[in-house]
Amino acid sequence: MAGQAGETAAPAMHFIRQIIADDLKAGANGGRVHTRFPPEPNGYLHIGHAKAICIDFGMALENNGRCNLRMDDTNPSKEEVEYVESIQEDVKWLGFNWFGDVRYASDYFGACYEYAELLIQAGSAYVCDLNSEEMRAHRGTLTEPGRESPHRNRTAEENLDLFRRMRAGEFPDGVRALRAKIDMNSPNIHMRDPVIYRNLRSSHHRTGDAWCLYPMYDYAHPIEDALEGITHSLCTLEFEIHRPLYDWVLDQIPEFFAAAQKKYSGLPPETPPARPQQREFARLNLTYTIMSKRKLLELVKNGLVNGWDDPRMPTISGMRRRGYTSTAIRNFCEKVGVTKYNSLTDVALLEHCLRDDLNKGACRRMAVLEPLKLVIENYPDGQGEELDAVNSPEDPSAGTRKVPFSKVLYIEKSDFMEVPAKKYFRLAPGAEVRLRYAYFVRCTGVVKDADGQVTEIRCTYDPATRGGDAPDGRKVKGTIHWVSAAHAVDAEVRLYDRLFKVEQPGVTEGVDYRAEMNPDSLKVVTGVKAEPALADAKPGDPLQFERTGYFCADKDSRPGAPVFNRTVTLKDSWTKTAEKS
RNA sequence: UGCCCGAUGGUGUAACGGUAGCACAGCAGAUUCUGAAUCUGCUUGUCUAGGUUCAAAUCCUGGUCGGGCAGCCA
Repeated sequence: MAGQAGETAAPAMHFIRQIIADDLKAGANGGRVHTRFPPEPNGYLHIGHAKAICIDFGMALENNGRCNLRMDDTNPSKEEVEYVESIQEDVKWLGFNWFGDVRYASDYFGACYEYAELLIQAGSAYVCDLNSEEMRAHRGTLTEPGRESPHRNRTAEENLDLFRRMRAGEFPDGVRALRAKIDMNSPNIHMRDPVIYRNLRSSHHRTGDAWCLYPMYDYAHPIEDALEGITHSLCTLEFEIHRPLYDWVLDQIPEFFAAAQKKYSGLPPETPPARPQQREFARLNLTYTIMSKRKLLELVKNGLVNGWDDPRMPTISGMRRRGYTSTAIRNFCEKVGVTKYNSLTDVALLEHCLRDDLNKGACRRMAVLEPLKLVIENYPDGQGEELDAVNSPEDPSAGTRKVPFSKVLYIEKSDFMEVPAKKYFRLAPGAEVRLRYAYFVRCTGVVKDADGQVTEIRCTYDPATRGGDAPDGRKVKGTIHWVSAAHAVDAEVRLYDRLFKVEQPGVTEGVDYRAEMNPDSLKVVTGVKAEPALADAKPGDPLQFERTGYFCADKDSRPGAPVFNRTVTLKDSWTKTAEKS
């Protein structure tokens, strides 16, 4: 079954759901819903794939159906095992389970070949000796029809002989190809006798050197779907124009597939043969994000980011390392919807889904990113105490923890202003604030260095306000976070911002997308003072540093030297009001 | 210049011939031991011209605009 974990947003009706509902109602495919997610293992999965995964697996799950995970590995020159492994990990992490074993297009090379011979025998395919340049010349243009190949009318015997010799490796790459015999006058260029097999000397990650010819996507994909008993073959819009070819392949010798499905699908033998239908939806586009696998690969290869799982990357692995939850991603995918409209989704929606989930699940902690010393003059020297702090106001079951408190603390530099701005609620000379979970303190003065920079804040505390409430009912406007200097853990924090500084990187003509990268997408902050509970944070566990943002420990953490990634900031209305006045 | 697909607030979507709704973003306020969260209110929309109909975002026709298609890539 196409299982998943966690709770996702309430589903809305969309055209794919509608099509499936209609098919079910009409009793198509014996009431089965069987989808597939067919990535080419030539790169890491990204957030755009997450949308496709949620649709493919989601439709199966909702309809008590199945979804296969299939590596579409028909071009050995681009594909690698590293990618097939990461793909599986990412799909699992997103919370989905595929039906049976992972499938590979390469599992069906034999069947594809067999079908090709049948096509040849039926007079529906022929070996063409035109090279790619000549073939392009014969193809015509968008407005002019193509011309038939001089080899189009070879006999079935001659074609079969040539095709078998192609398989045997008698011809170099590029000199002959197997073509579907369709219609050179078709207004749809994909129907002008498309190449369906080509010689390709490249060692395949699974079949090694067993083959020197490989099927083309347009030919192999419908066969793969049919062999697996797929009922709904969902893909992105750019394949819409390929649909007639998809159908053509399946409709040539339908009998072939009835038997083949039994052999390859892993479904009960009594399962009636499916006739897969391709349906297309719009791919995901996100502001400030690049979704091209090719460009993502370039960023990695050129060292513009630190690998596929760099937390700034829109890859599933990068987002996971950054601290995204799979629930947030799934909710986002549900919220963007499924249509045929070529849209550009505001990355703010993704961040909203992220914050929404993190708010519920993240443990609150205190960490001071830019420490400023705060000395409580009337607090006894060398003494300390432990105060109770709740782990999550959104989830009482998360319990509480003890936070050590003492005379010398660190607070955030930005939480003190010697000359406070309008509506500034934090610390300033003479002002009183609450130290979260601790006491009210009132600023009595500052210590400055030779340059006039404030190096230390002096204050007094009110012992009666222990725990954060004043028995006399007096209120403070501001509550700030803090860490006890003597107990603080030194940490490194990596502040991430969007990788690109323009809304649509890579679309402005004449501008290289690399020139549109945000030079401040990563800021490393060292000397961060963290509360002791943060010393042994597990990589990936969602945290909120109160008033600062959501974070998670990075895999680069070492004992006693944690490293935190900022997943996303908290929403910040103060900066706006500060900028206004 | 051919074919295919699409068009609803700033963004993403819903409305299946019958009151244009939701979410994000934005703005204003309430509340708050996180300037977070939460709550309330507000601004903003059916590409266009015809037609069918008692009634059109929805059906039809023309136009406009946007996307896709000429790899032996997927």
